[in-house]
Amino acid sequence: MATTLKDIAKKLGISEATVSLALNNNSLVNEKTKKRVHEAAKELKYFPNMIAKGLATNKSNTIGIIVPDINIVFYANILRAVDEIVNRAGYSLLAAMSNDDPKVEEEIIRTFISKRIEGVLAVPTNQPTKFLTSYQKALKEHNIPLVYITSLYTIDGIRYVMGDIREGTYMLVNHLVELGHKDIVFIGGNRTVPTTSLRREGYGRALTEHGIPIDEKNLIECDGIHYDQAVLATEELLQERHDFTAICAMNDEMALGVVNTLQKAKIRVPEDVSVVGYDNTIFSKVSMVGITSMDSDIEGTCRQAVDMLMQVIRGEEPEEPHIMVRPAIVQRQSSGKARR
Amino acid sequence: MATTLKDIAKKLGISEATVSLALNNNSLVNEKTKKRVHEAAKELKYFPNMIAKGLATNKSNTIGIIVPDINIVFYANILRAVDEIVNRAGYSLLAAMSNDDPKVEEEIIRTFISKRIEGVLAVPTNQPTKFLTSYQKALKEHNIPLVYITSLYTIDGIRYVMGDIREGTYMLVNHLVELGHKDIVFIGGNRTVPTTSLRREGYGRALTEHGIPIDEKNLIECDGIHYDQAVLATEELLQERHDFTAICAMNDEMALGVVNTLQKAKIRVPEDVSVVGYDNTIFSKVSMVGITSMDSDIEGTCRQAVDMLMQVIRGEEPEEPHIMVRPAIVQRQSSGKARR
DNA sequence: CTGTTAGCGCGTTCAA
DNA sequence: TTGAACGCGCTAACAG
Repeated sequence: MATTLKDIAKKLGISEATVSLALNNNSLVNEKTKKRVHEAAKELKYFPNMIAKGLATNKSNTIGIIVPDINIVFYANILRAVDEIVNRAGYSLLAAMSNDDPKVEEEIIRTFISKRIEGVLAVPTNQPTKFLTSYQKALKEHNIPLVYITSLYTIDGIRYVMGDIREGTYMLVNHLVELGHKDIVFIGGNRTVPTTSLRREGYGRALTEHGIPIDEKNLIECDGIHYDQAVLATEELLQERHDFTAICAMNDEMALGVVNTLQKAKIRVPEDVSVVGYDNTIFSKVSMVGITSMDSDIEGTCRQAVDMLMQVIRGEEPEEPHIMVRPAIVQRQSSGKARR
Repeated sequence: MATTLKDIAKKLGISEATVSLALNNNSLVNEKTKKRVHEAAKELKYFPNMIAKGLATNKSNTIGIIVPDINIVFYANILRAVDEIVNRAGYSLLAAMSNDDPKVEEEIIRTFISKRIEGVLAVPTNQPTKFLTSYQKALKEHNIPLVYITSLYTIDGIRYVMGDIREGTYMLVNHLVELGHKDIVFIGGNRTVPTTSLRREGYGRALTEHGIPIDEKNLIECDGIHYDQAVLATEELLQERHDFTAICAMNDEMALGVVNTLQKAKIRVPEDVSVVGYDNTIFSKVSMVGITSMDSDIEGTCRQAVDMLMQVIRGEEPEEPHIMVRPAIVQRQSSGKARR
């Protein structure tokens, strides 16, 4: 049996309550007994029982996070950052992955509620979904605050912190235009998903501002947002035409697929075609030519998301429930002057 | 306030105990009342309070896992597999990352114990460490079973399930030898760490069995086991000599670094030099030439580790506390006949 | 400053 | 088949 408050109270001949206060460094109890208590605790190898504490205080000291799939580098980055920040704030993190499966999501929410999670962070899937309502409803009924990371919902009362991918893509395309590029292909996912549509907006604005017309055939829509789909898209593109001088991929993994496919076709990067990615993940580094990318400041994003969540947990209403984090460009070798 | 057993008991005019039994589908309570209880529970949106339950049963229904860093693809793979398996077994998973920092590890263990985790899985760091004792001691004192994943300790009473990397490397080098290779370079990490030393053993055995002498200069030791270190090692290698026909890297990320560096130096893969990796992670796929690798059967490994842990939790002693999981080769384009 | 008491929500006796 | 009573380990309110 583990040693309890009672054990150490008995040993010292004082009451449980005093021991409890002493261990929590409450100023009500005098220094000498505090010291005795701490020593006894160490001696008896006392470990507070958080579940008992949780029952008594009705607080779990835990926050939950839902990510679609931890095997995706970008989500792993988020999880890592959140874990660190949450721990530093004295909370535990309960992580769960949904695999983009609504059934799993529901199960996760049930578990979260049963564990009396104090707040949840959610990184929504990359598919056009309606799960929004299911999350919201169950959590709201139980008064559990929710903050989205890296997504955008304009629905009322939804709090989020996201990287400003529209602005980031704008900056990236701007960078290309300034290098002399006019024929820039954008490779992304389903156009109805915010993560793609926002990037398209940024892409469009950069071109328009420079008086470059937007050509529909430069906007490629893939079935997914991973390496294989980018390879496929690039192969198809190369069969049709070679008149573009740059490719803007929606993330680094896809950019890597683009670079490899181009090089396989003896097209030099960046001499013949420039390529840019997004997120500054490991994929932008493990390429034969380093890939110019955007650092989304994941850490900053997560920090602000956790801060916002903590505010809501404390009962304060955050003054600004929608935060956009400005990214920064990371130049590598894959982007250079336009040919000719 | 969340609805409790009491609420639904009151509503139905029966006792809390009956409700509790009914919700747990205990056969003592008759079907009709069971049904009424379940309906009332749904109606009142009852969610069992796991912390109260935990206190009453003295069980947290949670197991903990420690990984060095979730940003490393291989560990993320493990975490994902374990999460799924543990959930299916009706447990929750509490994940923590140590960053290879003993202080953090200690903190994690404290939290685990305080949360009355029922068992822990640990994926040890890749450095020669002594943390073993600290883990062991604290957990043993609290009677919390521990199973290691993907590591090897020959110390008594330590349970583990690991991929048989010695055998896997043997198979891989064998594969190369059968393709006619004799001058095979091995690129790994610190030789005193089991994950490297075991691979070296497999490498050595494959050569010896074919009567090929082991050349010390073919055994390269890096400061780390990531992309950059592999690039560096390959660059240095190429400055010295070109007499090798194959490179066996200790993991896919390093293999990718090798392939890229070779190609940058206009050395063709596999025509001039064959390359193999290990773990069959995404890195073996996002290369210009797909990298031949070893599938460690992470899922199988994790399943067995969880099974073993569950056995110990139930109080049974696993008949075989040391399990080696046999890997399978995955051939891709990076390995071919030796030149000349 | 310290002790007493009463729950927190649930499972588990033991009676009825 | 059900109900009453108790305890898990801790905190909180109040009393001394």
